[in-house]
Amino acid sequence: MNPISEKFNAEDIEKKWYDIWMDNDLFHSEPDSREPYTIVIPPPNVTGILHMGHMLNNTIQDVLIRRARMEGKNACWVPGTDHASIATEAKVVAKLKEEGINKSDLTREEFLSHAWQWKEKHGGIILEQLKKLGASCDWKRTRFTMEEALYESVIDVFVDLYNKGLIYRGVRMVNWDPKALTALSDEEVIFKEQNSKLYYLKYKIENSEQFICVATTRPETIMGDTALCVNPTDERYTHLKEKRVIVPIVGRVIPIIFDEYVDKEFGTGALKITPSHDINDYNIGLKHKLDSINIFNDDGTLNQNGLQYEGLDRFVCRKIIAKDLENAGLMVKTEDYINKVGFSERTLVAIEPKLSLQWFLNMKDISTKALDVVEKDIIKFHPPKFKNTYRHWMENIKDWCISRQLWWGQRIPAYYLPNKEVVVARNEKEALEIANRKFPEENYTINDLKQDEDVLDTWFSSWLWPISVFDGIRYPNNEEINYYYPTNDLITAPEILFFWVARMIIAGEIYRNDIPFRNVYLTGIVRDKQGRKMSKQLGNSPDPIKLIEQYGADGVRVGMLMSSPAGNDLLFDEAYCQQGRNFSNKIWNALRLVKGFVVEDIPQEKSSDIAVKWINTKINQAILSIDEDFSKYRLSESLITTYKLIWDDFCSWYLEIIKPKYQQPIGRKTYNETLDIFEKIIKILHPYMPFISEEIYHLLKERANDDFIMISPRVKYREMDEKILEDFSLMEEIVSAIRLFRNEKAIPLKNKIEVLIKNNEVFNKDLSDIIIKLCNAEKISFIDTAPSRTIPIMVRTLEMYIPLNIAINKEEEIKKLEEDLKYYEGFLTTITKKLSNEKFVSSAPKNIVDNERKKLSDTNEKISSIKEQLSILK
RNA sequence: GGGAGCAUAGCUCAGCUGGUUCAGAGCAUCUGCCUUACAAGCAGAGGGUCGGGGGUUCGAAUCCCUCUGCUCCCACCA
Repeated sequence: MNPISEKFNAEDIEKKWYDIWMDNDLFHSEPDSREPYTIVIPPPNVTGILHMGHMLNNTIQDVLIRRARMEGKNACWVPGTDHASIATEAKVVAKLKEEGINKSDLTREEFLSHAWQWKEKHGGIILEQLKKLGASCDWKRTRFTMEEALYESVIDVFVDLYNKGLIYRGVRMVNWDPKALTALSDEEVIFKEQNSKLYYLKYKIENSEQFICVATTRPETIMGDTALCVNPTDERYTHLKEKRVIVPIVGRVIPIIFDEYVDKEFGTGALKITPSHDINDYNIGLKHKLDSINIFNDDGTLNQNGLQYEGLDRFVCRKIIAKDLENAGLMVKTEDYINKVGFSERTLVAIEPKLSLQWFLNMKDISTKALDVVEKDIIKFHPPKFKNTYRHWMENIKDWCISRQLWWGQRIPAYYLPNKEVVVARNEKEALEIANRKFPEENYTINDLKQDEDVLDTWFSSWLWPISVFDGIRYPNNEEINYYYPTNDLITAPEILFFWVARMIIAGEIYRNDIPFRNVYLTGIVRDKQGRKMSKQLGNSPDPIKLIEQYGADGVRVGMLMSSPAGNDLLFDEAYCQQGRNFSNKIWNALRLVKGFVVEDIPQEKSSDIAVKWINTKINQAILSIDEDFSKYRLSESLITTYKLIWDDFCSWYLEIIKPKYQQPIGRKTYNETLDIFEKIIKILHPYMPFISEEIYHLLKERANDDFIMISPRVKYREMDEKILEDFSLMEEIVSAIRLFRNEKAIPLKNKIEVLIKNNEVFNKDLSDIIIKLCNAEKISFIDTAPSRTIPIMVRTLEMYIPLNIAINKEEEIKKLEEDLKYYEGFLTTITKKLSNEKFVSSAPKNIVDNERKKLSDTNEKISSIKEQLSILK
């Protein structure tokens, strides 16, 4: 009776072991004397649900952390979530809307209480999903970027940077949604191609009867014009230096300025400048010190600067003003024109660029070292190509706009006094103290302070994550931060290299004077089979939880890893998961075979003995290759090595050799060795497939319930001496001989045949079992001289012969040999040619030439052997 | 417009500073097998002028130039 169940039930086993691991506190880490190995999770959006990108990313992190744990390091994977102000606020607003509540009807406090309720309800989902994947995060350390301690850290940092003079207020063009009456981030703006018109307007030159013609898509903004701009190299306009023009309809006189920005080819080569309503115009305005006239109200209607058009909607105004210009004879023509216009993702109205006061962080002064550590490979990028991207960005770094016109987030700790002065402090109390110190005569009270309405960009809390999860901002010298920081590996997507990775490096320099992590592993984007990015809109993303139910967590993990070399996009196909599941099944069946053996105290067969030595060497070699792969973060390749070790070497060769004949017992020594070998390979497997490996670990040797593979020491590579290698190559010879034997198509495998082996000191009767089993031979006869009328199989020292009388297809055999002969003769000419080339012999290194000479003699030998075989056959 | 990268078997990719571990792996395909762990399996096979062209070299998938096709990031289109 086989004690192992016929089917591998992934779901039950996964749940069982995850619970037991948790109950035994195996994921938890505390500082101790061991070397730490730390990963901080890229915190997913608190209201998000698991998608394929998370699956890939977290599988990789779990593999790394589990491997480190087995290496005996103090492995700590800190999980947590990000408050994601824009995304979460949008979700809360939408949910309130469903209930008939408008955000604008609520106070800030009321809204935040709704947001927190939402967070409590949906916040944990994604972390629960990670558990299903097998993620061995230290859940006791779960952090949230809006929790009190992290909130305070953010505020501390803001105050600190402000006091250092790095944070300032400045004017910036924001994406204004005239319907929602809020600013939007760039991510919330959808650019769409729009059929619009290009209007050619005539501006009269002051004190002249001449006009200059300007092309614009927005004639309604002429009320905001403060200059007309042409390219200084544009010969059509050089005579207009120092001249001024009259804005049509408005009648205001504005200067003509010259700037390289203007494209001579576009329109008429003349551009009207409206600094209040276009970012480029704004920049030109700054450069040339132009006035700025705002002509819009917040809702997109024209204000008093819109003159007679005041109160009209911007698009209504455009039509009317176009007509008026035409009537006044100031419109030369209109052309159809396709341009890109930004729309609000939420309200679908066209975005209005609007100037507003925002908070900025000066990045130039604090980023030099952050570039340096990457350039010098103190922080390594995998794959390294992202260094270029990083360098380019760092060298052109711009100040960071850190304020957002939202409520869900860390509120900017800036307080405005009645006299318009601003005070930045950690809280109202401190702000008041500062205010009264600065203006002692005023005697301000709390009520005189008006806190800034805006919150900070979500990245302004994320950039502190590797420090703040260990409370290293508030307590820079605490035991935890000193122990766990810098972390080891960061696994994230290249899209957020600048938003997040670069800024963490900068924050690390400022607040720890150290790098935040040593390696950055950049994963690819998970795409569907057609290469499209997976997205909710397309509905092309499979539900990861359903995949886990279908293929098992181990299967899905294998599926993700198999096809995701670092930095390459992964075209996701469920077939990968299926491959993973099949692999689970294969391993499970290997266990069933082994546990089904009848064990008796009989002497070990020589064939088993050599197989044990062989597989141990194979394992050792695999470890070497896997270690190498890990050092280069080539997880995918390391898994394939493991896969081949288990499926091919262990199952197809080793188990087939040691497997006793039907209903025969196995020797105790071989059995025990097999258990040890099995245990070794599942230890290698554990980081990739934690559940099945833990289950087998316990079933193999009836391990106690407090003995776990996940905290067992990893199998290490051992140097191999000559004796080991000798045994190994002997077995390798047998393997090649068997392969060659099986290649002989003429012999149907079903027919039992006799195999002849030439006796020598190595190949004796002890090894005949292997050949009998794996060649499905009837019997083996040892002979002293090579017989005629046989098909020889020669592998170095092993000479094996298949009697010709059972070779059914003689013609095919001859044909094959003749093809071989042709190939080798061709090969021979190539080598001969090469060796007779004097330049080759004189300039190529000696070992290469020697090798060619060796090839020459080997090939000659091969050819004569084939010829001999042919003559026998014929 | 600025920057980065890719092109090798039907698919996804390895192939380091040029030379037998140089044309490889996994999957897929095809051919035999229900062989007593596993048909989610076993055994075997086929398949590529390494995107096109040119150059350097005794020798190029590998280095250089060029063309073509694709991808990503940033900025922007009056």
